[in-house]
Amino acid sequence: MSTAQSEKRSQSQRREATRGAILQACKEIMAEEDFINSKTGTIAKRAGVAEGTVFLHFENKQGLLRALVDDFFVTMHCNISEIHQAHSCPKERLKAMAQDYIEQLEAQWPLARLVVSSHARYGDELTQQSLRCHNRRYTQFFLDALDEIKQQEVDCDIPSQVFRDALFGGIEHFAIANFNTGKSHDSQQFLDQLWQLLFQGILSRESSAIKKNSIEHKLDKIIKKLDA
Amino acid sequence: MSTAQSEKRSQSQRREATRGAILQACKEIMAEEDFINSKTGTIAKRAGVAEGTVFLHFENKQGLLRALVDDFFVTMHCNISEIHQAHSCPKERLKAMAQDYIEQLEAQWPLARLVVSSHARYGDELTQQSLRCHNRRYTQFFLDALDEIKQQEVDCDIPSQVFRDALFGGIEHFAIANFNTGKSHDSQQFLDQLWQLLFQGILSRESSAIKKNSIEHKLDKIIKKLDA
Amino acid sequence: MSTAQSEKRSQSQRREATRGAILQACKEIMAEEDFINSKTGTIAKRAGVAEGTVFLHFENKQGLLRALVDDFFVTMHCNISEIHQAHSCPKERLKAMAQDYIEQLEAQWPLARLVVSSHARYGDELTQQSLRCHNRRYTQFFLDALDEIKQQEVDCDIPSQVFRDALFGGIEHFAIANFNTGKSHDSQQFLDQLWQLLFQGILSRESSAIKKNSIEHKLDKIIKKLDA
Amino acid sequence: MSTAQSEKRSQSQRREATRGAILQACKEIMAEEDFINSKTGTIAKRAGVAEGTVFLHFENKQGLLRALVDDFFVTMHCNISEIHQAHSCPKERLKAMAQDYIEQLEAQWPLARLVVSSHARYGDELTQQSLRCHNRRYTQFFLDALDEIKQQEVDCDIPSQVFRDALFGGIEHFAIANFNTGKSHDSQQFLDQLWQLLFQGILSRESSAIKKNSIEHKLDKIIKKLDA
DNA sequence: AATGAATGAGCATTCATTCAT
DNA sequence: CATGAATGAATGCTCATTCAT
Repeated sequence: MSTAQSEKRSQSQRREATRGAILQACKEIMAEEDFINSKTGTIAKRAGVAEGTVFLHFENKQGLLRALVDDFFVTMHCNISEIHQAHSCPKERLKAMAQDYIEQLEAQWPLARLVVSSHARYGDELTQQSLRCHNRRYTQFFLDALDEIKQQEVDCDIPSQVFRDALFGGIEHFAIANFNTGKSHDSQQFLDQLWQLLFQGILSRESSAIKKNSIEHKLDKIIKKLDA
Repeated sequence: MSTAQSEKRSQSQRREATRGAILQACKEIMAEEDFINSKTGTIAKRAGVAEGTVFLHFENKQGLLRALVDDFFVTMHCNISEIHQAHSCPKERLKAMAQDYIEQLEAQWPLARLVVSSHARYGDELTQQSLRCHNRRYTQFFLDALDEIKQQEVDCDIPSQVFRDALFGGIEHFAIANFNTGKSHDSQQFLDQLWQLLFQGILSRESSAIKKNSIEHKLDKIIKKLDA
Repeated sequence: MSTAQSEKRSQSQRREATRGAILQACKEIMAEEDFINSKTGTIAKRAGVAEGTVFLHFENKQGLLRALVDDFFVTMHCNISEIHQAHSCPKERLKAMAQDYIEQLEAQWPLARLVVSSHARYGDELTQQSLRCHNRRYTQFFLDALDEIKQQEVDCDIPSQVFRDALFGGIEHFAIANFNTGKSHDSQQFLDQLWQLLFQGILSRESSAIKKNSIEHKLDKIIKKLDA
Repeated sequence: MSTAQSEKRSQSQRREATRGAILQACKEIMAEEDFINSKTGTIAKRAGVAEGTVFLHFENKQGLLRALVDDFFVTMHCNISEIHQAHSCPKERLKAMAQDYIEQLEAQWPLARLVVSSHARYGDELTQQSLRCHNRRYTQFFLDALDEIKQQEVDCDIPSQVFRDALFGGIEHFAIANFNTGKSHDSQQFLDQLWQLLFQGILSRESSAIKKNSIEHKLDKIIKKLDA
């Protein structure tokens, strides 16, 4: 390998390292302050680079935000694609995707918060658009799974959108209430309970099953008597 | 009425009118820009007053935000109290409260958006605190109704918090997706469907369909036997 | 007395009372904040009048300051005139005037501070001019007394201005160091010591008197011996 | 010298130059207006930099004031330390220090005015504290010299504080009266006269004149007798 | 005469962005 | 590529002053 090439590589590696340091610093700062309240100066200092360097790697502050969001969705899409391929059963797949969603939300909350409150107008039109686009692509995996489920099941007259709102809304409401503060919480348990709620309703299936069983029991009695 | 008194009244009326104009202007501006991106100068201009006047009526920009939030919750609490007294059946009450919530959200969306994204750090500590307090009081009405429902029903093992997250989260997710843009939507229908989802579960149809089939099968049997 | 007249009097009395209340409030506020840092709003509130009323009695904030300074000098001039007439001995008169000066400074310090730091440009040109004029008139009494003293005494080649600087400067330096804070101090004692310093110098007269006496004593001895 | 180093040096040199330009501009502006009445915008314009640059070099307007005061005292302390070491005789030392004080006051009057009117509440608590601290350190040199003098002389019953008040007060009173305006004056002469006043008292001439007369009278007697 | 709501010019300070080195 | 000093438009807020009532 020629020196020129190795230099090039090491230079582009260094460049990438700097870029990464800035992104990382930005995430850290955002865990403490909001994106709007975070200053490019603070981010640069935390990243150990000069203030001007930030603008060498990102067009402007919004570009930094966009890169952050893109990075976030790279992980998200990567995960969800894997899950998509791993599960043929749509119901299991849906659960696994939801599970990954809540886990990623927790793991990257400072950043994820931005995505969750996408309606708050942090970014310029370009950033918002990019965010919406990512969101739609990501959500589509869920809607697809739902449609598959509905095709298998009969008589499900609840639109996928409503389910989606309840699922994502529920998870995000939980996230906001618990991840912001250091409050102790059990995300896994929450998801299981939310699942039960969304799939069986607030009134546990058992009770209506019991009632139905007793009806069947009586019917069986009648049949027997009629047989007799 | 003496002149002094009438003067006092008319002056305080004018004062109140100015205050109202500023609040109204702020709401309008916020429908176009975010709170953070709205400038006191713009608000004043829209309200038709001098910039200094804003600070005559509100301690600072945050105070304006706080007043806006307080105003919002005055309506919300007023409504929910009425509903609370009008419905003895907790299930009906809960539905009515949810209905009012989604209606108010739509009617005052620019302002409501602030409340919904309470986790975004718009405000100073004081504002956030006030918001959290209002939120808790408001949500309590829902949790109370839920608890009453759960006492009446048997075997409900889903915690109220989970239901609350799914209910508020679902509604807010719907609101964010639809109220922000001028997209056409039917909030009433959405709520009915969400209700069905939360109370019966997405798959309720299926399991009861299966059961129905077996019951119908048995009834058919009986009819046949009676025919015989 | 006609009703119209009594009304007029009572009205002008009320007017004067309001004016006085504002001046008094201003003095009080200035004891806490500086003149520049005192706000017309605060002064009005303390005086128990509306903010606009201040400008009914004084052309502007500077006018208020000027009135305050004028009031201060009315007292000062009044006192010094009395003292001037009461003492025919210029030395006693000077001491009495200095005594009154330090007493008034202490009694009205918040206000007097303004006069003392007349070089700080608090006021507009008009106010400064008025202040300088008052100061000159007041100081003149001291210079006159000094000149009288110097005419009586022989061989005093220190200009009155220098004495004036040391006297006023000394007193004011003491005032600044002690009246600003609540530090305990004895103004009377200070003045006596300053007097001694200014009239006899730092090296007490006694000691040089003793030395001179010893010289005279030796001279006397020589005379005796010569006589013998 | 490597390029990096020379760059660093030249950059930090430029930085220092900018800082100096701002300080200089501030001094100049203060010669025309008071500190309070001087605007950061005006200072920046005079310094030939952008307004924001001022805040790059100083925390805020108060910080600029503090830097100015610190700079002033650096010179003052430097001078007084030299003088302290140069004179073993406390009386000569005291005179030299006073001489330097009045010279510096005149040379840097616009700035010195701030220090002299330290009781006027220009600055925030931090600035005032720093000023008081500098003042105390500076004055201590004078008090020390005074104490030495008093140990050498007998019967000096005037407290050092009183002398200090008269000395500094006198000088400052003179400065205020003469340096503010372009009035012609002779600081050296003033100081000599003040010295005479403080060390011998205004009436020294008189009492010693009387004594001198009696001594002369006696000497005349002796001469006559010797003649006889 | 008194009120107090309204004014608006003015100010210190911030911070994303640029550019000479 | 990287630096960091410099920029300057933009903003929230102040407060002496005015004026309709």
